[in-house]
Amino acid sequence: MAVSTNVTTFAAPDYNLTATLESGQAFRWSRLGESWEGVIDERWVRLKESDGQLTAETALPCREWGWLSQYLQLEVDFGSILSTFPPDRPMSEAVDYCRGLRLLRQEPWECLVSFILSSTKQIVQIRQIVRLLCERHGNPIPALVPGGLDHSFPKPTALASLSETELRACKMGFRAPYLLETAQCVAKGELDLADLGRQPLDEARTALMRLPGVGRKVADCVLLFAYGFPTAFPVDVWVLRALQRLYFRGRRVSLKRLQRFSQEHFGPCAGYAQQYLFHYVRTGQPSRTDRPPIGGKSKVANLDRKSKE
DNA sequence: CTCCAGGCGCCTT
DNA sequence: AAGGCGCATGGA
Repeated sequence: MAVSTNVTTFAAPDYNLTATLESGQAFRWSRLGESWEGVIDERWVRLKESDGQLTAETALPCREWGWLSQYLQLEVDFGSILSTFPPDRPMSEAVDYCRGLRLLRQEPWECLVSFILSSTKQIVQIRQIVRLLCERHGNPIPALVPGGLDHSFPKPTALASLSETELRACKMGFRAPYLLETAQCVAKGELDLADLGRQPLDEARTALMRLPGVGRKVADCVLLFAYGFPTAFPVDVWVLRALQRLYFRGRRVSLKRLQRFSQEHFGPCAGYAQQYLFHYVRTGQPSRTDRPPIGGKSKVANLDRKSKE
């Protein structure tokens, strides 16, 4: 029989926990010294990496740790993913910079909300909004912190029952009506998030993009970070600049063409490759001044507008 | 002060 | 189809 414990250790070779938790795919992790603290579903957990091992400590005892192994995707064969990356200079530099960066497998609702809130926000701001949302509208859960409590991510029904004013009080600005309508849609069962993972990528993406505040980019983040569709390829401003600079001689390229290029060039784990490039160009090149490659504007036409069906 | 941030929706041509 | 702009909020 399994025994309940508060601590366990996993063998995790080729796992770069810091790069993974700092790479902008999840927004509830905080570094304290050598440790990372966060909440997965209803469990508070502290993680630490050392010598190819991950140590986890929870606030409440656990009989089994599959929930954590699943979240961290510890069973994934990292080498087989690396072997699919194209052997070009940009990809090699990105892998050298953050080798062991992994994709998490997040809870779909939390992931969807987080990325609805992400538009035109810096990561530090997204984290702040999500923190407020959880503190004010999530359930209190035991945590190994001063005060002893943290909060779970608020369920669809909890957010659907709020007013737009209450959401705006969490600093999310014009995203509040998007989130409210999406929460009401999910709470009423008009969209079954659990079912999306059983659908083909294109159908799941179309379903997500019917939600207000969810365009191609946000949909692909959810498809990649929550459902694990390996070819979902979110193109944000960072990835746009990186692809244009590294693969198109700094020339502007339409979003549609970039998406076709991403599938052809990066292959069956294109989403993984995207995360390496994103983390590399966003944090790994201090010389970059965050400017578009050539001549002023970096915006590209939105070629993926929703069809009314 | 201005500019812009892991975009989206809606409006013009 | 393709491009432009406003939308809150806060930090540089």
